[in-house]
Amino acid sequence: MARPAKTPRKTYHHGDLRNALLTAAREVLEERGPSFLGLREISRRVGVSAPSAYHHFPSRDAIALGLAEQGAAELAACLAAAPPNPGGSLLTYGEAYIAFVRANPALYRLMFGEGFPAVSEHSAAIRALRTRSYEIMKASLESRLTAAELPIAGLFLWALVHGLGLLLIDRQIVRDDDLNDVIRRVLTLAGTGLMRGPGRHDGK
Amino acid sequence: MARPAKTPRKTYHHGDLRNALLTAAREVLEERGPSFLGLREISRRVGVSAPSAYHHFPSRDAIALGLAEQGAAELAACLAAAPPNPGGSLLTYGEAYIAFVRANPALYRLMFGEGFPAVSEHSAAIRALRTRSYEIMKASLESRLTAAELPIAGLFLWALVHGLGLLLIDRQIVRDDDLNDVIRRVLTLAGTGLMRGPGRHDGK
DNA sequence: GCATAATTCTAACACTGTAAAGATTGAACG
DNA sequence: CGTTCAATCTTTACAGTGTTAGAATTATGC
Repeated sequence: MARPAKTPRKTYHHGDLRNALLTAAREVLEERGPSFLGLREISRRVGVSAPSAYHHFPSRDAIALGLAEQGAAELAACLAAAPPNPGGSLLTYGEAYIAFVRANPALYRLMFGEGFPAVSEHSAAIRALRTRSYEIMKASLESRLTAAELPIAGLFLWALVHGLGLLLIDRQIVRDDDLNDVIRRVLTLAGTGLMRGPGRHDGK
Repeated sequence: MARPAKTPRKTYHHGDLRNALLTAAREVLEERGPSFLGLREISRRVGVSAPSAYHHFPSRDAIALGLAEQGAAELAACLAAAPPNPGGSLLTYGEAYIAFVRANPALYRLMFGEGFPAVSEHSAAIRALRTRSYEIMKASLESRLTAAELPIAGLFLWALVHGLGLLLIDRQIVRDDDLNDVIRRVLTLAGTGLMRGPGRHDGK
């Protein structure tokens, strides 16, 4: 039985079907998980037949790709809006990054190609979007590192928050303490490495 | 033994269909990617009808879960077999971890639930398997950290190699340098953090 | 008002995972 | 040895998917 849309529309033409499909897709993604993100399920929510989506997206994976773009933009916006804290910018940006991952777990995994070949195929476009977060975090380190050290340090920070966020949403981190405390301590530990700079560790 | 996939088999009973399905599934996974990991494609390779798999696995996702278990065991074995290098154990284990990820990209993503609900559903079992790698890496830090610092430091290392490995197989790290050099420098940078210990006076 | 283009629809195709029930076999027991 | 039994593999079938083709409907420009 097809569950009708919330409000059956009056006009034959929907008017803004593309965005309606995207928001419905996002609802499905967060509520029921990525395996339920089907074209028929999405269009059923909008109150529209499945093939009608093909006038706005070339395939189902393209909808997922649209969601991924949306997520990448939001993540970059979250980081850009993080309160500038010159003393502990690493902690600030790291916490903001991980907060986004925890708030949008399914979307974040979608951004990195989970289950949707198109996301990793057209990666040329989406890689650039994902990189924006890296750029922002890297820029936050400019004040205390040399230009030569910056790329590796930024990559270090990105890999850390990427892995930590994914381990968190996979419930792979189980501790009695508050998880926020764990995050803060891991980021602080990383900070002690960045403070010294990425030079070789001499056997001093 | 695994009967050759292409040659039609002599006996009506296969003999070792369960393992044959697993190895065929692994081939499909690495050759064509996770989206091609279908029950019919797997059984076609083995030379068997699709429903015959249901005598050895309760569902298609169960096959994927079997692959994930296999991968987790192999990763732990890789780490356990890493050459013990007391001076730079962090670099040794980190490189071994990332080498496994790069050698089995699709399998590694499968281990962390990509596209297969069952992997994240029965996570109680698979979480323990994934944790074994963390335990091994954590143990490698015992010599230079206190017991209190160990969990956070191990988590820090795990998150770092997890994120770094995933960024690598997502081709998200593009640099002119040799990638192995990038990995080594990131891990060295992490090492300078661990040398100091998490937040307090110098360890050692 | 009318032609035309842009939407949405229904019908249908090839494919998937899975269930049910029949065919084939190896093994246990007389 | 033959018979029986349980295990295994098979065909058949069903509901569901993404997608295509073409017909129906509506909005738009003259």
